[in-house]
Amino acid sequence: MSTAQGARARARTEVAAAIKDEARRQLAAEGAAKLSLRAVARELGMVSSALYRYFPSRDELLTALIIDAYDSLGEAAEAAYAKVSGESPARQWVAVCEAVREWALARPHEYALIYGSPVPGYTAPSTTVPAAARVGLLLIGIVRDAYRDKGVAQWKLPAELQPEARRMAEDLAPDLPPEVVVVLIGAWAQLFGLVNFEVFGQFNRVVEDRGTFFRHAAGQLAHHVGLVYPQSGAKER
Amino acid sequence: MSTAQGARARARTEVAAAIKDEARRQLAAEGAAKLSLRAVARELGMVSSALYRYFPSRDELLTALIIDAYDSLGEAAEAAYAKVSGESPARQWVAVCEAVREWALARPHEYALIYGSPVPGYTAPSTTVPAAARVGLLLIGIVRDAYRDKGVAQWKLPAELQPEARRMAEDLAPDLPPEVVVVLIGAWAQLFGLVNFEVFGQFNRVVEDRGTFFRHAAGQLAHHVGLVYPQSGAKER
DNA sequence: GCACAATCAAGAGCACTGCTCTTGCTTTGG
DNA sequence: CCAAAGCAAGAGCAGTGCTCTTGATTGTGC
Repeated sequence: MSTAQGARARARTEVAAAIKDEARRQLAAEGAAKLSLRAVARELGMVSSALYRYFPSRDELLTALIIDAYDSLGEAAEAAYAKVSGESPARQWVAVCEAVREWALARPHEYALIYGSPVPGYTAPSTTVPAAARVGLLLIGIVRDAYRDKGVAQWKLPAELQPEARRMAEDLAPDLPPEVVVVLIGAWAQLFGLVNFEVFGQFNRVVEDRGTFFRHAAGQLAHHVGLVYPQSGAKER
Repeated sequence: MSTAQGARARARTEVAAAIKDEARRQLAAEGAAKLSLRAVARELGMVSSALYRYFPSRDELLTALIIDAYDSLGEAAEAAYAKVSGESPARQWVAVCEAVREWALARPHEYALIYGSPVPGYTAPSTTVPAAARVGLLLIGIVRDAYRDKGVAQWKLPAELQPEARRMAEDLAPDLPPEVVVVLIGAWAQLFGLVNFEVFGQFNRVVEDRGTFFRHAAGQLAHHVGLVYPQSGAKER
């Protein structure tokens, strides 16, 4: 049968998917630290040693979950972008930021897996790099379109930063001026600073209406990278 | 003897300190996840059960380390502030930011303990709150002084954010205008976004000269909260 | 000064973890 | 059709957090 081997392979990927699903369930329920291979196997009605045929170690399972999480976040961000692709760049930017925030708030433990502190002992394998870049590339794309369209506001860079800025621009977006790329990378990191503080509870007893606060902060970031933000307003005094 | 009970108490705090020191050593070496009570006890030449007389659980030990880490970071930030207290507010701001960054880079695992994802299963006990606030209060103080001195630039707030802004200002800094407090809190979170990305490796293969990049980004944050940053330059185009 | 009470270290033990190795059974491909 | 590969299961090892019990040491009120 031509499906013979296919059946094996299919069964294999199905079991692997079931393992990941159950692991994700436990991750959402108890956090990465309490994710137990034995508990996953138990819940799936198999013995723990059988599970090692699908994932060679606990860390490899976690790595698979990390990649999936990056992809899921990337998809959420891209879906949000698709919905507002006709609007102004600043609105696109804010929409993507809000999508990241909402994704993170809905799955704090999965978010912690990718943007919290790196888990157990491991160092992120290079497999995760492409998936991890998706949100960043999306933000770059928004600014690139705006820049191609009618340009963006730019900051002057101090001389000491210019070589590094040129390096970054060459690697990430050769069609954008270094001045823009620098603030873009900064805004990228700062966006996740905002999300981190909210997800990890640092805003408890500090910010109450976190939704509008975040929308405003994301708008400020858009303005900072040079996108014209409606009602952002100039500084006074 | 008057030192009799004192001797007991002193011995107790000494042993507790030794436990924390050894735990910190293992934390720095292997990370929070691999910190083991038994290994700490082993290294200290005692049996694991004896350790439970000093810390009722592993999580309590970690909590103690968290508080110490917050305090250590707070001290580092305040020391950096003290060294530049005569200079401009923007320079003070940047100095404190850089102190935070350097502290974090020197002790990534301790940093992860407080600003990474919350560890194992716990929720941060309220004991940590005062220690956690030190860096934030320091930053607020810098802006407050600048404001009292000659005022700071302010953003206009959208109407929807104004109630929340007033709330935050009332709680955190009644003597500052809500417009300033809002951007201040945002900048606070964004600062740790920058540090997080660097410490946790998100800048690998993206930013090379991270020191000057960070200094510039911190300067931009200072400018954003309204402090006049030397050579920050206005936007073009 | 002494007995009582509190404090402490130590050991044994429980339930759990990640992981390995060996034993058999089923499926697959030549 | 038969050897080879894939797979589940079980036993077992070393390690973990934590509890309970047993003795010894220490500090304090009578």
